[in-house]
Amino acid sequence: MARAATTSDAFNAVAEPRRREILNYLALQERPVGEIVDSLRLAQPSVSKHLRVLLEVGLVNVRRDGRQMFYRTNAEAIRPLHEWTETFERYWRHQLSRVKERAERKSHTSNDAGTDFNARRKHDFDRNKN
Amino acid sequence: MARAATTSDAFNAVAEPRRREILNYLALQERPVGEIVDSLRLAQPSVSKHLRVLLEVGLVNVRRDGRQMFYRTNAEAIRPLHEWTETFERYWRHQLSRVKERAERKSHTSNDAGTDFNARRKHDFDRNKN
DNA sequence: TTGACACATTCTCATATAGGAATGTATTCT
DNA sequence: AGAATACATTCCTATATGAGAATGTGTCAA
Repeated sequence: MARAATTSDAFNAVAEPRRREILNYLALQERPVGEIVDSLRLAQPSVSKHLRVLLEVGLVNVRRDGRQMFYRTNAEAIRPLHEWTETFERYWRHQLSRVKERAERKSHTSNDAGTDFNARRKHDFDRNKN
Repeated sequence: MARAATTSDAFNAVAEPRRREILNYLALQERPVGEIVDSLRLAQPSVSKHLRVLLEVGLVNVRRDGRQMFYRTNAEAIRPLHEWTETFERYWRHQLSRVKERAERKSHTSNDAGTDFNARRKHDFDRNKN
């Protein structure tokens, strides 16, 4: 199987940086496509395609007025993402204090090489990311 | 250009449903790969590959103990997502009341067909999603 | 040293982009 | 009607999956 469609849900739709920019831009007030193109400096077909994706997953609404299409962010559709991330809030609050503790211990004790696997992996990634 | 790599940032990494499940599972406590495989009913290579992606973007940490690799969610890396979605919280609070108002007006006035573009688009999507 | 165990990586393949260019379509204006 | 305007869609292509199968690698036990 390949990667899930960008239109499969809000998580996939929002993975694209430009779509997030568009959502930010359309949160305050509705805007015609042309203004999005000008403000975000994107090609018109590109914007139309991104809007199509956002529309399919319900992240934006449209309204036609003459030749213009006014799009607007439907914040409600972002709630699921917010709620999913929210379940981790209590964890990073806990981890924060733990990280601080570890940092203090490190500055007082000798290094304990062998247990810290992350540093090594992190390095390998950077090596592959030329 | 193709879609951005899943390893490009937390947004892309989290777009995959199984990876979200894994993060949920590893939030409470660290677990060896084998337990993830058993609990989430996924193939072992699949889990290893997902963990690799999560590790690259810093969403999990690893620790080796003998032959086992203990993974754990690094909640801190989810914060950016939380903060991005958070900026929309005030909007859905406002929209909530507005939607209610509209619903009430609709039940009192005659239908204003022509302005509601969303319904039509929504229908077209469903037609294409067979 | 050999075998078993726990994971990680590689290979193949079907599929889905995202951008750029070109073209299609709906609406308004003259 | 014909032209212009504002968007949407299609075509093309390079690229990146995610799943399944097979294989590689590091560690411990006998």
